[in-house]
Amino acid sequence: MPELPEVETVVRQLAPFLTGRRVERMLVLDPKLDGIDTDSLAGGKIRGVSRLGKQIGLELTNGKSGGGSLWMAFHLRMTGRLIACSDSSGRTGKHLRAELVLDRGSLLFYDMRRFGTIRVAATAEELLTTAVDPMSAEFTAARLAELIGATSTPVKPWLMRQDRLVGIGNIYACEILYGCGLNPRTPAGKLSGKQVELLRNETRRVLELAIDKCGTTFSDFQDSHGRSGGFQEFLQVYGRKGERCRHCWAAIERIVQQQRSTFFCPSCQR
DNA sequence: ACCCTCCTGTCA
DNA sequence: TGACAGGAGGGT
Repeated sequence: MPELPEVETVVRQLAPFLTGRRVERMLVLDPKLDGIDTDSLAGGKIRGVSRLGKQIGLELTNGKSGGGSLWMAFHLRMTGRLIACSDSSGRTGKHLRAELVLDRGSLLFYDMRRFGTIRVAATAEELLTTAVDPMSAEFTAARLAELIGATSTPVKPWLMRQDRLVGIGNIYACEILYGCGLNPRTPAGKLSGKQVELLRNETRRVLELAIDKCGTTFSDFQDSHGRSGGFQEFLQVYGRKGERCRHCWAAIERIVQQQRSTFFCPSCQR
C-alpha cells in the first residue's frame, strides 16, 4: 500500500489522534517482530508523528530514562496498515501483528504479508538513510542531476532506489515518467539537463497531487475519518496494460524491470 | 543488470 | 496452477 503520498496521508491523519497520547504498553503478536525494546516504550508520551521517507515515525519521551527522547518507525512495506482505534482493549484479528496500547485508544498494526518492520532508536537519524526526500527543499534539479551522476541504470528503477531518493515506488515511478514523456528504459545518466529538470518538476507535481488526493490507498483508518485515497482516478499508466493512452490512443504496455511491472505508453514515452 | 528470498493472498 | 501484488535485502 504505501509510497510517499500514502505514508504522508497516514501521518497527517494519525498525528492529531496520537500526539499527546501516552503509551501504556506495546503488544507484539508476530514473532517476526521480536526484538523491539518494548520496555523503553512503555510510559512514553507521543510528542509528534512524522514521515521518515516511507516510514511513519513517532517521537516519544523515553518512558525509562526521564527527559530523553525516543523514536519508533513503522515501515509498512507492501501490506502494512496502521489503524487508530479509539477503544483500547487487547484485540485480535486476522493479520494483526502488533498493538500500541495508549492511555486512550490504541494503534493497531496489521500486515498480511508480514514484510513490515517496527524499529526503535534514540534518534530519527538512525532510522533514516541519507537519501534525499523529494518533498524537501533540497530536491532541486541540480541536486537530482548530482544524485543521478553518470549511471547507466534505467531511469525507472533508478527512481525507486531508496538509497538516493526516498519515497518513490512502483506506481509513482511509472506515473512520473509518463508525465515526462520519458521511456522507462532510458539510462538515467543519459538524461539532458532539461530532462532532469522536467523529471524533478514532474516528480514534485505528481507527488503533490497524490498527497492532495490522499494517495491511492483505501484503508479502514481513512474510512473512519470519512476519507479515502482518490489518486486512482488520476493514474495514467499504472495498471492500465492494454488500455488506451489518454493522450494518444496507443495501448499502454507492460514490461518487467527488476522483477517489477513497468507500465508506459510506447508512443508518448520514446 | 540479473537472480533469489522474505510472506500471504487473489485472480485468470 | 501460475502469475502477480504499492517493498526491500541479499547474492552473482
